[in-house]
Amino acid sequence: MKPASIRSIAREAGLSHSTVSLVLNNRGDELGLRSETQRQVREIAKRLNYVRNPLARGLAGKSTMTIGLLWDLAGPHLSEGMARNITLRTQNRGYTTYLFDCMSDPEVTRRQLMECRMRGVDAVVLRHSPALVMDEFSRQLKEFKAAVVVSAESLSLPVDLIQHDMVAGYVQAADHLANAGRKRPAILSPHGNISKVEAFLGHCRQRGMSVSDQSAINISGGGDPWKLMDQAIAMLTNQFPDKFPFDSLICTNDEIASAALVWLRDKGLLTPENVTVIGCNDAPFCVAMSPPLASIERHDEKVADAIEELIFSRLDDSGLPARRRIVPSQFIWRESAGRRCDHQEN
Amino acid sequence: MKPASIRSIAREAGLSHSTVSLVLNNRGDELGLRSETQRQVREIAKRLNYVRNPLARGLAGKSTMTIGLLWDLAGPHLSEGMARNITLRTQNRGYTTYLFDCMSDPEVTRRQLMECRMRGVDAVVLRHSPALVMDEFSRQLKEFKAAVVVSAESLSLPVDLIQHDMVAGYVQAADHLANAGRKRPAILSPHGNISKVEAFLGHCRQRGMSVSDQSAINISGGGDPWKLMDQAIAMLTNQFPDKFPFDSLICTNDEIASAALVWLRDKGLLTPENVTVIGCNDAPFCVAMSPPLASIERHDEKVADAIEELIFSRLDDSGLPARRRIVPSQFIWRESAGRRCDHQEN
DNA sequence: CTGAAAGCGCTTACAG
DNA sequence: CTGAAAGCGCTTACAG
Repeated sequence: MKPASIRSIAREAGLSHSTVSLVLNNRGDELGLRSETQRQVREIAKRLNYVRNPLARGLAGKSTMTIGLLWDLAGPHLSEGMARNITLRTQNRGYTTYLFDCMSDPEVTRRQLMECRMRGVDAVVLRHSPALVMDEFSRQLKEFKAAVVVSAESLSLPVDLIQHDMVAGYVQAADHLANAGRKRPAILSPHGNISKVEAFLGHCRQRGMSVSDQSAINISGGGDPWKLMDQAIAMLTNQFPDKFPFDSLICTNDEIASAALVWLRDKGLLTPENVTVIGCNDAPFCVAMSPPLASIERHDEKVADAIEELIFSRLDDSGLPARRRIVPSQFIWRESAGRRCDHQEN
Repeated sequence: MKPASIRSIAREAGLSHSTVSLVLNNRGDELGLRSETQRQVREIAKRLNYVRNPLARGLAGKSTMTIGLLWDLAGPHLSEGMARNITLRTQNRGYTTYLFDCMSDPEVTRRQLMECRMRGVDAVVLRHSPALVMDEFSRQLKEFKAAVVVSAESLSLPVDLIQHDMVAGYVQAADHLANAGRKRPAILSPHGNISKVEAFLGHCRQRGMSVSDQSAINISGGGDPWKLMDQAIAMLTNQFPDKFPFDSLICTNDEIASAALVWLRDKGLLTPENVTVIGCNDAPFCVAMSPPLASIERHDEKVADAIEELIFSRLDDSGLPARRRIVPSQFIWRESAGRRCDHQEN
């Protein structure tokens, strides 16, 4: 059976379909339509289970009530929860979400933004990654009523921006290690995490620790945690066949850190006594490692909150200036990080 | 700037817009349009970066090139990877994905299916959960050109169905435990996993193990792994203040299992010597636990493959009968499960 | 071989 | 206060 249309309501009510449309868009009072007429229209609409056709509405130039989410779903930033966090928030407001895996590919991203445009999407959320030259995209983004870019770095763009500052937690971790008297830090990360690596090692150096070229241990491979763990082990084994010259190791995700924990143990090194280990993302399993794995909490829900706020405030008021929100990550101490210093709190 | 339309192409080519539409829908040859005309239309379309408006196309009754994905994104079935697995597969075929969090709520699900209908979605994928009475939905599902239901149980429905058989792995696990000489199994799970609990304990009993009412340990709480871990610990502590009367414990996810591992250790019990532990979902961190955590692999990519196959084959040929695919889970042996028996292979 | 016309369901000036 | 008309971009009989 065909869904009810504005015409079927009009027929039932003995009105023209334009009157029905006006009422259903809450413009009845503004145009001074009799309140009895309005009540009746709404009642019939409800009785007929009327839902307006978003395709037709969009074609007529009005909102399609949709949000486009462009994210590198396999990315190193554990996008997992994000799709849910955002979908839930937007669907609570009556919007529907398009999910795109932009794969950090500029060409794919461009095409998907065009797709969003053609589909009359009200707002887009775009996860930035270094591969995307944003200047080029900001023009495209401005075609939407609202657009939010989520980035790890501090970009300067004429659109609403959320800086998901992962570096913050690494700096806190470096501070902790300095306070705990560690001297020789290393960081184990997949290629392409330059900003974290530099921030961490830079801060370690600043705090008087001994940092060398060797301190940055790179592993290759994409977002697949299984592969990353294998390659982390392989890299460590290959690079440090005899002595492991560091007293602290931080890893850019918890899986890699857990693999490192095993590797160190097999090598006869104690954590945290000989080498402290810190992960990143604060996955639930951290507390169950032996020893419990210190980590860096991303605060993804805060990012989702900020996305929601930025998008819907702008859909409400298109005159707002470009805004910026910062969501810092946070070091979470656990035993694997070594002695806890008194002035630390989480 | 406005995107190119079929009219702008027609103007450029000196044709009527209907001719352009025909060519662009590859009906040129069928209608015997001059090939030179066709070539020219396509060339202009490309030059103008023409992308057809899916809203208009949908309104005119043709495919909108969209797929609706309804899933309980917080659900106990670790939906995380699924959204990506499916999005990637559909977008490779030129389709765009709507993501809905149906929250296992019948009312929400019903509304979202209606939403899909209004949006002219070509196909829907619906994750079944016990709260959804499917008979009621199968009518709604038949309104779509293609619909796939993914369920843990074996449903009988007149639509394409994927049975993601999680029980299979539990049965294999029970077999393993029997072969390893274990006598007193327990299963730790959130409420609502009755089918797994019954299948596991039933099979244990069949294999001669000693199963009592106590063997099923229930914990409350939703899909949040943090809370589940806390509650698992609380429940174990509360229920077994003195002696833990089992020699094997299987858990319905790896996080719970990792918490149990810690609880047992704190209690002075050795894994696997005193109590074997088995998780579920085969998360990457399993290999890094001490001892390495046996688990049950879900084979989510196989589910995604089956979804892709079922949907697109039906969009190609609507005459196909209702089909059924089974994707069984699989027990993955690791040390926490105790002695490995010779005839086992993974 | 090609174009004029109607229609998909909705919105919004505009005319009464 | 309310209706007839045009338009959003596309598709498809139908008439030449």
